[in-house]
Amino acid sequence: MDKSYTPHAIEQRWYATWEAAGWFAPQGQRSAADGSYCIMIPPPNVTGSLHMGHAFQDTIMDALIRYHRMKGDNTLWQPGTDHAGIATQMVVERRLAAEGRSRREMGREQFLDEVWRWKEESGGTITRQLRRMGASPDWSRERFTMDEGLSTAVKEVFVSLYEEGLIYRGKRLVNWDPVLQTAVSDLEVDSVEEAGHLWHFRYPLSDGSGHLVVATTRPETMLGDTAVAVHPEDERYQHLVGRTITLPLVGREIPIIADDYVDPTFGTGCVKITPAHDFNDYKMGQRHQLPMINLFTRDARLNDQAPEQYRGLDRYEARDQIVRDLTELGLVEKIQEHRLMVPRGDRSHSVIEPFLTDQWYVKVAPLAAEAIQVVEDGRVRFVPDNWKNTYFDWMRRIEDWCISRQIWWGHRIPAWYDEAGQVYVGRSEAEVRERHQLGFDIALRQDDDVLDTWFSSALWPFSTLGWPQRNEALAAFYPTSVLVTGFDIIFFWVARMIMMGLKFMGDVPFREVYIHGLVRDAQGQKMSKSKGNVLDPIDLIDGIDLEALVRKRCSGLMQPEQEKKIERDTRKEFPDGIKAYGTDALRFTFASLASTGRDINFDTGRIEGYRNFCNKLWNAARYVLMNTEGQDCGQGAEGDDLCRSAADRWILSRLARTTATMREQIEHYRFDLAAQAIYAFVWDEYCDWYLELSKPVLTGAGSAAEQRGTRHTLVTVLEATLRLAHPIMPFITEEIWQRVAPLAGCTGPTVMLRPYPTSGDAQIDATAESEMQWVMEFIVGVRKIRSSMNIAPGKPLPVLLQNGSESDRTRLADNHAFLTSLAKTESITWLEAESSAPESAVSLVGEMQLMIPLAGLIDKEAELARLNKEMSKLSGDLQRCEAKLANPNFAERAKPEVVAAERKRLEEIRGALAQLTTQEEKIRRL
RNA sequence: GGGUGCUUAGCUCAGCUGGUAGAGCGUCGCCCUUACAAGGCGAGGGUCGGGGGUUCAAGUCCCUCAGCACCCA
Repeated sequence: MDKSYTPHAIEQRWYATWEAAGWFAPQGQRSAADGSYCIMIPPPNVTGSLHMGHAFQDTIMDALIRYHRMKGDNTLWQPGTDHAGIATQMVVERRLAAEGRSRREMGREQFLDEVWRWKEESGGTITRQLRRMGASPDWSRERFTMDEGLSTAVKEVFVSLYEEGLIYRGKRLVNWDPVLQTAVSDLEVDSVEEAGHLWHFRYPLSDGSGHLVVATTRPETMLGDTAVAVHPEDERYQHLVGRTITLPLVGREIPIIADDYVDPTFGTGCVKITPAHDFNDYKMGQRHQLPMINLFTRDARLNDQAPEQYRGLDRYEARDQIVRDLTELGLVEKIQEHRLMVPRGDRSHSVIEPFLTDQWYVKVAPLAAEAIQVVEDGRVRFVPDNWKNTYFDWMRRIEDWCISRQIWWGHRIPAWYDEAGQVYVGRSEAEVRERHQLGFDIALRQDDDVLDTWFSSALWPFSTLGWPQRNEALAAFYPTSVLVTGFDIIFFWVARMIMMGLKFMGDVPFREVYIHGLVRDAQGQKMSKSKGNVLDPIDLIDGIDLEALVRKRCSGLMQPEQEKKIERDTRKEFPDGIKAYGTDALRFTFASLASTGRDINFDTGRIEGYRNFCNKLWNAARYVLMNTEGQDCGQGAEGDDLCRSAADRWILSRLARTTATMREQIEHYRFDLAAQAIYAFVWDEYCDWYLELSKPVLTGAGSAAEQRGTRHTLVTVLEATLRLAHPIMPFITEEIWQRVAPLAGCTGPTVMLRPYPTSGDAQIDATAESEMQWVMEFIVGVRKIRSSMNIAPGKPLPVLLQNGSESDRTRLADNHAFLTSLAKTESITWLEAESSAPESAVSLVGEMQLMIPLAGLIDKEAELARLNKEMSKLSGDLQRCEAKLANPNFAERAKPEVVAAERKRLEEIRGALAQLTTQEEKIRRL
């Protein structure tokens, strides 16, 4: 093995091997009933690329999948991508625009050909990147939401919901994106506070007796006003209710109505009502049967409903013009600066207009009821549990789902119209004609709209498995085990999958929903292109030099003026670019950050630390191999031929505990705790202690049987550790495992199909653990003296012992070689209880005194300082301990074992303090 | 306005059913000891946001206030 860990050399090679061998496919060792495990990947945009959120999420899913696969479950990770209707269409349109072409002039079919071409061209990017992450989904089952099979499922669901009356067509107010010229859902609209104005207009009463003043943030909508509303109890206006005003510029006579929706304290307390252009006004319009006048065209220009002089103007031109005209008429009372929430499309960033159009809807209430219930009764469990409240909150207020989009890329709505506008829904035109006995003399035109991408995503858990066909995969893997996703799409996706799964499969789509946090930068800022703080997971794996990183972050910005700042920040944060950390380090970092919080701050300091951890593991393996390859590792040896030291038994015991912890933490989705456990075991226990303890045994002092025992333990523990760590760090563990497994007597072509370790209680050895604790205290005691006295690490020291028990003597005898080697002692000698010791630095191992004679080379003050520090810590403990025991309530009410432990502790502190005090006096007298 | 979460070492965060405050990174010493300087050994660093309560005992449970974040209206 190379001296240094180089991830490049191993990762892609192993991935290719695994994939070619077909090891990602379900192995089918168990029947579906008791042991299948399935995760559906949240399908990323087919033409997108991998961002930190994906990388994090995929790490978690892959860790779960690898863990369950090793446990022997029949494990499927279902991969695939979605067609991301609006996003993909925008990208392709932009590309066409660069060539001076447009979708409208090329026509629907040709445009769709372009999109498919773009999909073929860029569609492999994200799946290639997933492979770089070490992800192990069953690629042979890869699906795309626009595949034939999934499209069949979409049609089937649409038709069946329509036939049940759960899909209907209606004219409603929707969020309209005038740039994309499509409806978008509430969830795709971000409201941001922006500076604007509040215009106060005078509306004259029709009878000429005066006017009232209305306030609005959108003057252009006044042309569509069909009422003015006041609060029914607002004394200022009560006398006006029932009368009318004459709408300026338009001349329409409209009523003054009373409605308690009006906030009498906002503006003037009079509100103009424009039912066709405002969601609240729309509802009020319905309550009062007001006419709805739509003023806009699809691109938010004024239409023929507006007075002639405004027709064809853009909404903001019209706004200016209307304000000018009203000013001229003397009808503008005042204009105030005003901050308001402006709705913007999350894709186009254009201001969204409430717009009256014909759309298709899913009637959600009947589906929501059971979807709420399955979470209430635990058939679907959120982890962490609190997220169910977010889910309930939304589900209980849910409104009908607008599923049509006025774009071309997506599943075209399976509805046809005859010339009279009569609608027929069916799986195909042929089916429609047959069902409704429509001859070919009757022209049918298919609906132009496509379905919301989330409509097909909602079917993902069963459409990918073959539904509407009933097949083995569906039987084996539905319901899936867990959905791993971010909280930002609980509404978009999680809820809708639950509803559709229940409706069409008669069962929940997944038993658990693990909600993870969102990856942010080191300062907790959301990563975004416009902030220029995006990290590319692949750059963390392969590394990137500063200039390339700056170029990447500064290219394609929406607001080029930010370039300077982004460049400055990037050069400051990454003066040397980003080093190549490798996939395993990246994965380990993600695992260690996966705690229960909702924000995950990604700090490159962390990944560096975990790359070092990989290196540590690598070098530990080198050491083990150097000492075991070609040597007798005790495979098959029994009885007296294989002798295990306390250290051997100790590390096996620690391994057993670590195994239990890993299993428990992974089962509970606490990857941070699992990562911490394996890190601490490998570094603090296996490397820092056990490998060091193996040295004296292997380099001379040990008998053949002892060496065999140690070699056996070295390879056994390492081999099991590799399996423990494999779900989190697949590559390095595989690479090392291939060399180590034969030495440990393990067979098989890959670690990824070996069983996940189990923690048999037999391995836990409390005796060995306490013995080793004694050994460690001894060694640390010597080291502390050495360090505080400034004695060179390599200088062998004589150690004197006093006040030891029988057990101390046995332990010393049994572990002499360990102590000599790790504490670098020259000699270890017992002093009789009565004999006076020479002036020494002292450390305590339980009751036993460990002394290192000063013999002139020692700094009296330093030793006094060290002792005083120790003593003051102990006396603090003593005080607290005494106070606790002196409290009669404590003795009476605390659990007996707590009281007993406290008493014991008091004794120990007193004993130690007494010894140190004597020692301190002795030194002082020098 | 409603809801959720957060506030613990310089930084990023653990701390399960209440019982002696932890990790990583960073900092400070000493050391190139043949697995590893991407390292070893040792050290320093916190009145757990403020206040109140329950309890023998509170970082942990309850109330309250403050600050921050996000979601919904």
